[in-house]
Amino acid sequence: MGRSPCCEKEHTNKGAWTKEEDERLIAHIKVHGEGCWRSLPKAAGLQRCGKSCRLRWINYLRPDLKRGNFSDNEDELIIKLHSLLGNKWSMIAARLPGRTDNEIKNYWNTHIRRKLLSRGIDPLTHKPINNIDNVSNLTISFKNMQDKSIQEEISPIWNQQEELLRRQNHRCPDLNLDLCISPPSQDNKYLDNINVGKERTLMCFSCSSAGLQNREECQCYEPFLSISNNSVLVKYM
DNA sequence: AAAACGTACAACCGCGTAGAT
DNA sequence: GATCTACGCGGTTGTACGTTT
Repeated sequence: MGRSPCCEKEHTNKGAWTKEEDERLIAHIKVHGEGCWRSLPKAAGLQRCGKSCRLRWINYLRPDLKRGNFSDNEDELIIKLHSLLGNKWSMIAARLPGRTDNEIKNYWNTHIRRKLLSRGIDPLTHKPINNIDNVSNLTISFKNMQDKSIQEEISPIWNQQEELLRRQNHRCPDLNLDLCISPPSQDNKYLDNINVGKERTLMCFSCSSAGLQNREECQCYEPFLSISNNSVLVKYM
């Protein structure tokens, strides 16, 4: 049995919203609040799909939207968050007050992608285009951790790795998940410190999920994850 | 002036998922 | 556990507007 349509398409308007439709939607949400998008159009006297109402409100009509050009700080923050989260636009938007996922997605595709390309950086991998074979690193330090929201992103990955390690009869350390992100480290001493004695595993996200036990089995180009006592090192191979 | 082309962004579509039944 | 429903997300499309030829 197929999925039923979210609305009666033959009775709904499509395309650009009129001023009157905007006003009706705003007035209805002011009185009744957000939510129950399916029943909202009828209640508000709109011939629109509930999804369309939701999108219009979230992306355009919400009073807390910032609008206007992105600042340089916002640009850099988006780039950093994208390097960490990928195309998780809603997660990125959650860290930019007044900006929507749709707005950031559009801005990425029209501005930032080109900006990175002009810097010689691959917008997908965040690696130098002419240096694709080099290993680059992103170190996620467990020290001086502050950003709880980043912690929420990292902890599932961490938990996944921990579960795998448990299955491999590794001892589970006491986790301090008060995470923060540090810039890519070029400090060889630091890397040596991980590589000598403290490094516990090295595998890519996808292949470790699939149950592969060592990186030699991994033929893909996913980032590798290395867990030490006080940090996680992500290596882009 | 106007046609062709490029850009920006609002809006749509389909899918995944969580919660309800 | 199976099915249904609504919501939210990310990819894609449509189109208005600006620029170039």
